[in-house]
Amino acid sequence: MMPFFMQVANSEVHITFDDKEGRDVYRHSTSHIMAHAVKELFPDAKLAIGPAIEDGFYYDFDYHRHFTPEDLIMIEERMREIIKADRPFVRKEIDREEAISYFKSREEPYKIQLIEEIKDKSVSLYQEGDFVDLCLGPHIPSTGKVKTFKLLSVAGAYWRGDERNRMLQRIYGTSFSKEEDLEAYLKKLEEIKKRDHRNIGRELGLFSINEETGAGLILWHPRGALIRKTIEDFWREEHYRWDYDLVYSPHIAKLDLWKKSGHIDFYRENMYSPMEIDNIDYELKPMNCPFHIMIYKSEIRSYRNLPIRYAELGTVYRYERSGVLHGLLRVRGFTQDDAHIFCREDQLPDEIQRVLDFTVFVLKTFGFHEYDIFLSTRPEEYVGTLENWEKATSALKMAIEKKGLSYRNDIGAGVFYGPKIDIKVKDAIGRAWQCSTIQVDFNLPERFDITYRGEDGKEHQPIMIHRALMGSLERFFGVLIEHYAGAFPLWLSPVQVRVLSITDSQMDYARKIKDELRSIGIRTEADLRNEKIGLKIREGSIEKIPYLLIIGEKEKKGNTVNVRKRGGENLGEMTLPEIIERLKKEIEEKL
RNA sequence: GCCACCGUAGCUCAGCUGGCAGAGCAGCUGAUUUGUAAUCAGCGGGUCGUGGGUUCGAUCCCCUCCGGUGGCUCCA
Repeated sequence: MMPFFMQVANSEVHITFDDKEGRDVYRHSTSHIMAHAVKELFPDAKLAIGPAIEDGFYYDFDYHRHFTPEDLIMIEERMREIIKADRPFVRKEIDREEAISYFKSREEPYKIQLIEEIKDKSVSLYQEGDFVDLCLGPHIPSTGKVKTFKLLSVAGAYWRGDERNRMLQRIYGTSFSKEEDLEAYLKKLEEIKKRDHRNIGRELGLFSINEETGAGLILWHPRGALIRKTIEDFWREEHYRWDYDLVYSPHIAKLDLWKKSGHIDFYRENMYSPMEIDNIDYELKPMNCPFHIMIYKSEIRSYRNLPIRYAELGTVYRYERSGVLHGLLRVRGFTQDDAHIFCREDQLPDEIQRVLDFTVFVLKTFGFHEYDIFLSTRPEEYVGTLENWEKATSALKMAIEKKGLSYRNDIGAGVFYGPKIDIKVKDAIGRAWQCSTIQVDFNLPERFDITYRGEDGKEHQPIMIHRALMGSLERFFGVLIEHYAGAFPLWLSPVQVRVLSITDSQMDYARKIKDELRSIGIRTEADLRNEKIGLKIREGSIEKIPYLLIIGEKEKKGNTVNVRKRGGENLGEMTLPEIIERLKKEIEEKL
């Protein structure tokens, strides 16, 4: 086929791979090269779109059969040829109609659809060799500039991201300006695999999901349960300290309650079918809020009582489509570390500030020091007055700014009932996970007609804040596992200390050490098996136990223990009081 | 839910075009009494995810369902 354009682009803007714009251009160009290769190998494949993404790029194709891993290898080979040819990327502005007829001749229906939605008179095309694509650009000067790339996977994706549309095939890949950067990236993917909470969870005996029990339902094994208990204890203590009242509520409630709350109208697709009890329909709860509201409504409230803060580790059940379930991170039954704050309008800014302070305190305790914060503003469909939205949004904004945190606006992403702050924590290898959320609610106080008696003797409506610090215990636990790669800090470790005997003759002494540590609440086990010390250390290390206390004849005689920390650091001989002091301090400081 | 791939022992995985199901680790038994990441030997263990179909014969081919993985959409 003849080249469509013959001219070289006018000017070049200097960009490098080091800044995001440069990287995106580079990878976007790589995606063009991939599409070119695909069209050469599979001329009937129809082009959709192919942008740069966070760590690479993709391109969507419509093709009558699916692409196989072998196809990807062939595509990579062809791409290398295109790169080697080092052909320039050429930009050309052409008339919209002309572009449509061009893509008609090329039989590219998706491109035509895209152009039809562009209102401008002309559109830009980019050409490289005989491959022409509708594209805003910019691009790298020529194909040869791509130094290294790799195609990673192929997956289904709906045209325009709408599930009513046809499903296309998306090929994912990435490219870098240096070979070693690609290798580092692939290494990071390996690291992510190694940290996968589903594997670590099984290896360390933390939790399981059983096909016979049901998808998305978590079984907490003893060690996982111990970690959960530690988290819960911490959570309850801190909530007490931060002036919350702890409450409990049932797992089911009458369907009518959910009608009144609006969940049946707005949340039905996430709720399970009702169950009938004495001719009345009941629903498994997807949220805790209506219960807390009923507690609020159980007596007359005065402005003097506010704010009222009800907190509950509330277990909820939500229907999630089968394809989205994922280990602990996306499940069908989970426990939210939920709270609802009822306050006066004038208290709103302070309350939000307090919640944010509390959130950051809790996240820091679990080793999360960096966050991506999003302020979600009013969506198109909403309840409440514009004035209230304005007040609530600025209260949220003020709280973040006062705390000196940076954030991004997520315009129109608020819930219909109010604006919110979402916090994503960054884990040890820089990945962001959505956990905390702080939401203002104008809807439920209205629907349930909750009030307080004001200073003026009149009835007023309180404002309600929903908040979760960890989000859900399941997801948070999953994130923690990946964050620590299973090597939990001492205070969270299910087994904090293991005493290892070298031979049978230290059995009694080893037992005594274990019992003494246990008696002061340090989670301790003893490995008294008739095995070599090397094996016991190996197993203790694999189980990621923070402290191994090794006991042989020398220690027994000297009334000491030999301390080996997780990771292999040898602290040598210590007396029992010495090691206890060290352990206590480390647990206390939650390091 | 949708697209693709996958499901063999507790775990990780072999099993060529259909012909009696394998390894390593783990487990159990015995020997060994051991000094900072694997002592040696022996033994047991699978309706090959489920149900159906094709076939003389199915772990292998076809269909259904269940479960998982990577994405899409959605989300704590």
